Amino acid sequence: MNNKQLKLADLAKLAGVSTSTVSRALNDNPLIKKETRDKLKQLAKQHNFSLNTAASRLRSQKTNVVAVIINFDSGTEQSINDPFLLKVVGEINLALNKQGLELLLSNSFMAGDDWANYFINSRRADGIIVVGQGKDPANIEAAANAGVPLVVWGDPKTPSNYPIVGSDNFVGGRLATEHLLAGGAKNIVFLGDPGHAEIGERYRGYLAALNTANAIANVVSIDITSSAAYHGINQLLVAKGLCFDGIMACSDMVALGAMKALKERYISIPNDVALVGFDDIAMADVSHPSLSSIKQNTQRASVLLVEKLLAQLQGQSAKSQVVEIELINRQSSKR
Amino acid sequence: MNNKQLKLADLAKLAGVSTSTVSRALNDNPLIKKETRDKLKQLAKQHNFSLNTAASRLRSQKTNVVAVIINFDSGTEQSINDPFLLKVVGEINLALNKQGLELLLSNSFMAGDDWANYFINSRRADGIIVVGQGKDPANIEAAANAGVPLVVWGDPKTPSNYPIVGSDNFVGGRLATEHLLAGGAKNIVFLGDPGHAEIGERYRGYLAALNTANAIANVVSIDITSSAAYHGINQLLVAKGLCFDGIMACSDMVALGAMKALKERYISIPNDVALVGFDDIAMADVSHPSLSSIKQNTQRASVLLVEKLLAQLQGQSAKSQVVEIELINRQSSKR
DNA sequence: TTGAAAGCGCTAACAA
DNA sequence: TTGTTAGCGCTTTCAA
Repeated sequence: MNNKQLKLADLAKLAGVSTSTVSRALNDNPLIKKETRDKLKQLAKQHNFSLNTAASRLRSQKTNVVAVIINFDSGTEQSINDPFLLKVVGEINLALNKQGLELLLSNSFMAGDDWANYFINSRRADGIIVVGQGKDPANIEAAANAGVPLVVWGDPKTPSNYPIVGSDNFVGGRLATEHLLAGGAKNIVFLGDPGHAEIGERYRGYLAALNTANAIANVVSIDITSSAAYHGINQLLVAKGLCFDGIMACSDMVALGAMKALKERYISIPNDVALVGFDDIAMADVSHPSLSSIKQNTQRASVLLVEKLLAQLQGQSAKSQVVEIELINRQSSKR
Repeated sequence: MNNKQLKLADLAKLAGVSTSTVSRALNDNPLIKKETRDKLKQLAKQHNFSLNTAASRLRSQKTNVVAVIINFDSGTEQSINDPFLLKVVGEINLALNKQGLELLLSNSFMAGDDWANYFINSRRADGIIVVGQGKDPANIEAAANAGVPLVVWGDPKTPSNYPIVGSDNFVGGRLATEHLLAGGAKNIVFLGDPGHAEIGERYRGYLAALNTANAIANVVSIDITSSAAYHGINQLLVAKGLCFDGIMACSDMVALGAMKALKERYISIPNDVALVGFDDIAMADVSHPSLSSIKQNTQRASVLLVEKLLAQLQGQSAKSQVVEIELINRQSSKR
């Protein structure tokens, strides 16, 4: 590294042109002759020069940064450690990078309640991607109402004044349940908290499938963690014995917790109890028996989230959108 | 949102004080009387005012941003989807937030080769935390040599001109292997690639333990993924039959892949083959049998990483440091 | 196709 | 304890 950090003006002097020319060249402005542009870019590289982003952000009123907020429910352990949420963050990172945008990672705790202020007024970011609706959409709504460019990963069917991208959770819940029914299950437990937006839709899909088959619903409402699932199923077994032959779990982590409880009691999967999860995380394939699951297309969703955010940044409006969903049939539900 | 975005000068006018007073008050400068400070802060809140970070960064030459780079090996699938790396990122996020720092997430792909330039010269961040040494430390070294404030999660024993924080991988490998030996295992396979810095240390710990016990080493070198482990163990079984009675896996994901291969062939865990993983990810507890593992203290490590980075930012130097490690004994290795 | 110059909003040195 | 003021490094309008 040189003794002194170069600035735009220095580079301009070196090249014998004006600062505006260098600025334009480095920003690929077609006003500048291609030849000049290339020459200046090369000079910049040679001298290890980089534009000062603070200065350009100040001047251009644009950051090219997107804040990503992991909006987990406080009081629950589902959080920064949830493999699925993290996978989504990873995919969003890729999608943003492809558009030349950077990712400022945040949890709702850091940003406080006033996202609009914290991220946007302060020019930390141009827009926000919220991962997870949480139980209480008040913060999101407030930000959207304040005019913040904002998109959400969640259940697209939720009425909202901001675009939500996510899976068709209703269909997912229905598919999983129909699959269990087709395998011969008669008493299918729904394992998860229907009060949560996305899970609520999955639950309604479950109910719809049961209804068609004249089967009876049975909910074990738990937090979205594997240990809650483990304890939930254990308690159910202790209280009522093996009163079910199928489980539709609201997530794979939950399904795996349930699986553990079953295996410990030598309840055979899928023979005694068939099991379907949701998310298709890496572990679904590795577990034994491997876990059937509803696969969400997080990659496609991430691209859409970024597209819709960009649309808003350009003053266009964007609508909620559903992405495809798919049943991955593995051992835990084969008959 | 108001029709016009307030700036510091507007707020100063509203309050009837100078801009410097407001600036100092909002930055909690003790020069300003506490009473005035509180009054101005409240006024700011009332008017939904936030300092323009671009402007303050430009002026103060400081971003309060730390770039976190996930430095996975290209060509390998271990990456943004690895639960352990992501857990580390999550912990780092928390540790940074506690110091009022923000986290710019990046993968090595986005930043390109010239980190110093991309993050530091461009004033995107004040410093860098690299998660994972990767197989080739050249990039990191170059950045460190260029004077970039930099810390790395990795193997602290690696000779380096930058501080590395991580577990005592040697002891971890030794502990795991000794535990398997104590359980009666005679032929323990090391499952992982010793060419990777951290894993290499684990391997040497494994060798040390074997050596003391006069046992023979047997390495199955694979990528750090569960599917590679699954195939690796399958191949070994096909080629040589059940020629081992213990596996020391270089990560939990790898251990779980191996476990799946064993279960599919009805090889009993831990009776026929005992198994210890590394990392203690959430799945270790959920799997069946539950997976014994070496737990790394990622929380402590994250705090240290941030501390050492801050030290460098303040012109002090910082040394590599080892964090404690612990064997979590579960079913996969009980006798 | 390029240059001159103003100014983005803040902080901190200096003055009071 | 507070105010005045210069200037951080860039982009962009206007002029040539």
